[in-house]
Amino acid sequence: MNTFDLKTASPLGPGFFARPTEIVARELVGKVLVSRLDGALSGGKIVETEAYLDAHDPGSHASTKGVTARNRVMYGPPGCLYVYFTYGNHHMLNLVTESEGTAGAVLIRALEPLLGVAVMETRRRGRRGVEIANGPGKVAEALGVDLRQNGESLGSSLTVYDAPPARLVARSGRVGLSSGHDLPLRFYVPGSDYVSRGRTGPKPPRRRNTA
DNA sequence: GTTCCGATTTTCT
DNA sequence: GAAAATCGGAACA
Repeated sequence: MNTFDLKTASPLGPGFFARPTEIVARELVGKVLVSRLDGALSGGKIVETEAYLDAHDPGSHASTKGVTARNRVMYGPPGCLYVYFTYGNHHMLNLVTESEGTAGAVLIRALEPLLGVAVMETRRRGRRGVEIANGPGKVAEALGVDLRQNGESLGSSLTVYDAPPARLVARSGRVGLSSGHDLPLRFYVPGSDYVSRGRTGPKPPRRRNTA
């Protein structure tokens, strides 16, 4: 099943990403994301994504009126990396969609490790198997991605290679948002052991005590 | 097995 | 000053 061969695979270009975010998010499931950071090859098959849209999407960083220093990259050219830091601990890796001037990005939420597994285990401080990349913060850490990659184009540090589309792609509400979580913009391979959550059922969103 | 809570920094108000 | 597209460890059942 895992017969991905880097030598015969072709990279996805800007044309793939210059389309509606929702379409790109769905079609990215099954593609192979490869990192060449730290002089090592690592990566895996994308098994879970989420779409983040423009100002109309309350869960998107572009929902705030206008361009800010943080969401600027979401408005930029398609096929670029949008990386940001949150919760004091975690990097999030997104791929920019839509034509330049329109906000949009796809969050990479989970990978099935295929290449450079040992490298990723080291970056993940010894975690192995499904624990390498079954969550967005884990994906970025496993691939060695940090804020330095924000705004870069695909094709140097990170590349997405074409691969046969997943036979089945399920969709559900997005995870971890304080607003906009009802929109069915999360895409994943149903039944895969490598997707985040779903193993123990959905946890109800908890709100931080502000009182 | 499940549920709760703290970490820690970037960005925006 | 507060919240954030989360994770992992501790506590409890």
